[in-house]
Amino acid sequence: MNIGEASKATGVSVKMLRYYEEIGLVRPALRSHSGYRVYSEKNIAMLRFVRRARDLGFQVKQIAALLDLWQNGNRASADVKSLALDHVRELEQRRRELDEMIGTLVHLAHHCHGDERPDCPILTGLSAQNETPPKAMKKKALHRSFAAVG
Amino acid sequence: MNIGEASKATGVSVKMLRYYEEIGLVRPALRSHSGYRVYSEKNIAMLRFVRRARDLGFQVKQIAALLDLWQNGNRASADVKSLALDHVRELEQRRRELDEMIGTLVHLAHHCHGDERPDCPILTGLSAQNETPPKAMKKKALHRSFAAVG
DNA sequence: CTTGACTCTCCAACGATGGGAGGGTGCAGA
DNA sequence: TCTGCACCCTCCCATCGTTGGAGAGTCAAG
Repeated sequence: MNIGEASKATGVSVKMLRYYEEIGLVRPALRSHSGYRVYSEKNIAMLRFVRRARDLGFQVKQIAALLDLWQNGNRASADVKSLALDHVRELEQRRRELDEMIGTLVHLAHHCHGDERPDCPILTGLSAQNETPPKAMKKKALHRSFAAVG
Repeated sequence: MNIGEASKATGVSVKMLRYYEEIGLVRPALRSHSGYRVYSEKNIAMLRFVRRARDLGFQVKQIAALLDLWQNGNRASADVKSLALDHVRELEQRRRELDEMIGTLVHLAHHCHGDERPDCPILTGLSAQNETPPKAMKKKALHRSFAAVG
C-alpha cells in the first residue's frame, strides 16, 4: 500500500504520515525498490489507532505511551486506564477554562445594549483595573493545542 | 516605566511585550536615550486590555479588532457585541468537541477493569475498525491554541 | 571600577499541521 | 516508444503564541 492509499485508509494526511515517522512515533515504513513507502495492514491498524487517539485529544507523546501499551502484551490494564483518566482530567481542566471564558464573555455581552451607541460594557470590562472580570484566571501558564482532521 | 516593570504591571511577559510590538498589535513603545522601551500608563492600560482579551481566549487578530473598537470613540456597541458573541460561539464549539472526547474516554475507561490483567477495552476501542467510538468525530480540520499567563 | 540585574536584538525551538518547490516513478493511452 | 498525468520523494517555509538562549550594551549600587 502506498502512502496515499494509507492516508485514505487511516484518515491521516500524507504529510502527517511522514511526520509521525520522522519524529519516531511510528516505525519507518518499508520502502519499495524506488523508495516509495509501503504500508502493511498491521501498519494501517497502528495508524488508525494513532488517529483515534489524536481525535480524542491525546498528544503525540501520550500516544507513544499508548502505542507501547497497545503492543506490549504484558501491560496491565490499570496502566492504560490511568493514562486515559489522566487525560480526562486534563480535558476537563480545559473545559473548565472554556466555561469560565464563556461565562465571563456572556456576562459582559449581556450587559451590552448592542446598538449604535459607542458605550459598551464589554470594552470597559476588558479594560477594568483588576483581574479579568469577574473571576480570577488561573495563574499557571499553559499551552495546549489540538486538532481533529477528517 | 521599563519593560520589566510593564511586564509585572500587566501580566504580559517581557518576551510577549516585544512580540506584540513586532507584529503590530500595539504601537512601538517610546525609547529612552539608551534604547530601552518606556511605557506610559496609557500603554499599560492597553496592554492590560490585551492580556484580558487573551485570557478570554481571543486570538491576536481578534484583539487587534477589539483594540480598534476600544480606541475608536465612534464605534457602535453592536460591533463589539457581535465580535464577542462570535467568539462565544467558537468557544462553545470547542467545548462541544471537548465534551465529546471526554464522553468517549470516560465511556471506554468505565469498561476497563483497571487491574493487572492486560486486556483493556480502551485499547481495543482505540483500535476498532470504524470511526472513533462511539460517535463520529467532526470532519473539518481545526487548529486552536490558547494560553493564560499569570 | 566591579558586579549583578536589567535591557537590547537576533535566532531557534516547541506542537501539529499545511503548503509548495524541484525532482523522480509508475502506469495508461496514442 | 513517447507523452502525460498522478503519484511519490526530500527539502524548506509558514502558521500561532510563546519561551529560551546567546552575545552585547546599560544602569545603579557597593
